[in-house]
Amino acid sequence: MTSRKDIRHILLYGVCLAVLIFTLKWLQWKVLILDNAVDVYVGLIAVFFTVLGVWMARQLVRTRVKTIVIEKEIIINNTEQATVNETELKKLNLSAREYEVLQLLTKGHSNAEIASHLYLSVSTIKTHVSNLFVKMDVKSRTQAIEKSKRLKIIH
Amino acid sequence: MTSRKDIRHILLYGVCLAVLIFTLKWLQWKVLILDNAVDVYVGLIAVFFTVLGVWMARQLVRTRVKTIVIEKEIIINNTEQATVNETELKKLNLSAREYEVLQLLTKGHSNAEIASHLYLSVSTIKTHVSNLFVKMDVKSRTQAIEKSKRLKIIH
DNA sequence: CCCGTATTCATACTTTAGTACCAATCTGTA
DNA sequence: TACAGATTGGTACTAAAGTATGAATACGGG
Repeated sequence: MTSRKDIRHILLYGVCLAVLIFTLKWLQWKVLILDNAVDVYVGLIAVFFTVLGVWMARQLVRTRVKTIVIEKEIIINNTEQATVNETELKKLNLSAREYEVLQLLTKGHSNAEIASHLYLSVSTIKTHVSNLFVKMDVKSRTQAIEKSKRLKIIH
Repeated sequence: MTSRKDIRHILLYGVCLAVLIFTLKWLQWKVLILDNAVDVYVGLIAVFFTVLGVWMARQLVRTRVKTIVIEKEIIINNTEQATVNETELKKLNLSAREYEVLQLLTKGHSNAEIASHLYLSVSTIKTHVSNLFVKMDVKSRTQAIEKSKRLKIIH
């Protein structure tokens, strides 16, 4: 990938090179290059171009940052049952009162407690509970609780 | 941070430089450097040291590794109770048999069913259940089920 | 207005759950 | 070995749950 920045750097390098060449030419005519000064001359050029190369490379490399993305999985345990399984609930075809009774039943309340909570007689609760058992296809309140939790039809 | 690798590179660079200097010296004495050949000579040195500098820089700097950790939230709807709340369970101080009975009780089984399942008499189950109620501070099996589910001490 | 369903309540009964008290056996620990 | 706790089982009793049946009332749709 040759970005606009790279091209700019290459152009800059070209300009620097040109300037140096002209400087050398000028030095060649103006100052006499002595025979024993060639070493120093060559050394200066070597150092200069080495530094230039290093600087160039650093500039170019700076844009080449290797980014490693590590996806850290955070497991969120959604334990609480927020939603009621409406589908299963409708299948049972429970009446409003029966569902009310079921909700209190699953909370561990006795028939007497449910009766006083709903301002009804124990007889009425027993009737509702019996009808519940038939509709839910269970034989005891404990089974009703187990099935309710399993089908997720209560909170 | 100057690693052993960096030192090796610097030494290599020194050696290259020394070799080049000697080569130049050799050329200086062996082949006559013509006046108009100085440009070519300087150019070669410039190119060589630029490449050397780039190479050096690349070796020293290498690629910068930027590590970005992205936390990805994964919601796992863990409906089923995978782990038992051991802390709450130990608080209740239930015996092994009592816990066995509790597990079957919460599944909606009757005393008779639990008895036949564990090859025990109904009397024994009644005793265990009564002791369970005292330890769990409840008054009925439905309350025991509710509390067990709430404290997450059963599967 | 009639019909089906929901809701309420009652009585009588059976079954199950739960309590109280006792006792034998087993088991790990001081 | 003695002892506390666990496990098993029994009897007798009370309380609650569950079944069966009947009946009155309310309420919405055809």
